[in-house]
Amino acid sequence: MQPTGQYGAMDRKSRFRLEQAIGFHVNRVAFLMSEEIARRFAAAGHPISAQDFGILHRLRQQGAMTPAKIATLMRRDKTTITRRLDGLAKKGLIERRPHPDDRRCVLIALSGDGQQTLEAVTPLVQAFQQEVLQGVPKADREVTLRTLQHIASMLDATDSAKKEKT
Amino acid sequence: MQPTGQYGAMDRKSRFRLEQAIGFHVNRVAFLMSEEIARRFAAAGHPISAQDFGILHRLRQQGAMTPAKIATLMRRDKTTITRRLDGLAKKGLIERRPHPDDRRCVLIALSGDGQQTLEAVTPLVQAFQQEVLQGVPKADREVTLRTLQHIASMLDATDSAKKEKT
DNA sequence: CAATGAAGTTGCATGATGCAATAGTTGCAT
DNA sequence: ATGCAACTATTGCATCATGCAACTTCATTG
Repeated sequence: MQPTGQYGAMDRKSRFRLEQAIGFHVNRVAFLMSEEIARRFAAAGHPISAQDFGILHRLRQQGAMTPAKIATLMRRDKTTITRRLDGLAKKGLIERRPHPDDRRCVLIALSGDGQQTLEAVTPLVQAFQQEVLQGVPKADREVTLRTLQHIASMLDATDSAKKEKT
Repeated sequence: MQPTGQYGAMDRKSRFRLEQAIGFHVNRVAFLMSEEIARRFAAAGHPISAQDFGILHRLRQQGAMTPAKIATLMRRDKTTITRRLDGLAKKGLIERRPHPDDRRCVLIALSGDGQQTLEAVTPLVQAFQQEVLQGVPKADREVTLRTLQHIASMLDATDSAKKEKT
């Protein structure tokens, strides 16, 4: 038995509270964080987005990879990635290299400038993360991280189920 | 003493881990949730975005308000809100009414259709929230919510400080 | 060798976003 | 009362992210 029945007509208006919906806060925080970190990047002379940072970071962490791989990791259409990479290439932060084994593919690699940018910018990200979590106990951070990962995995499952047209 | 010193040159590459950055997960979850809820709205015959739902919900909760108020609540430029409201008005979900006291202002109010849409769509949001949090203990949900609120408040402070040009 | 399919790119359309400028309105100070 | 500053909403304009469809080039399979 769900608790719905115990509410009268007067309560219909207030049953749902946006302020208690996790989706609401996640959205707001994501937007604010993306904007703020982009501002800080720009202020430091590196006008890239949070998403760009994600790409560059992965390239350093995992080495050169194809656009298709990046698209999968970021859950974006490959054309979106193509254009994002265009932007990064225009700024000289990445290079497109021919794939040694498959001439259809392109390997995206960090350029020297890309590496320098990444090294300049990573401390900003670290500082920002610490800043916004100022005063939050370590245990709470871990719970939050775990919860977010849980939600992401639920949604990834939904997402891939949707795209499986076998 | 910060732990930085104990890392050698070999570790420079791996000091920062995206997978442990809360911003990374918040971003992904926000994106996935917005997309999925919009899909569900559309599937139910109500092609509105998560942000649109936010506006409609607030209008019901707090009654009619001006675009400027909405812009403040949603931390968006007023022009962005104007156009969003254009879209909602075109769908017949809201109404623009003259402000009784100030002829400069407009009061945005839910229309009958808007109320019906909201009532049809709110259960979808509730179900979705419960779905993604399936298996997460109540205590963890509360910690997560609190942490997100904390981050938002930190960022709001930063944000308003930035915009104060007194 | 032909067909199928994959990887990347480009064309096109859509939608969100914000700054600058504008028109109308209010309130205040002179 | 008059004029100026501030405020409200809107439109014009430019930018960027996003994805689908179509196309090219290439690999793989039969």
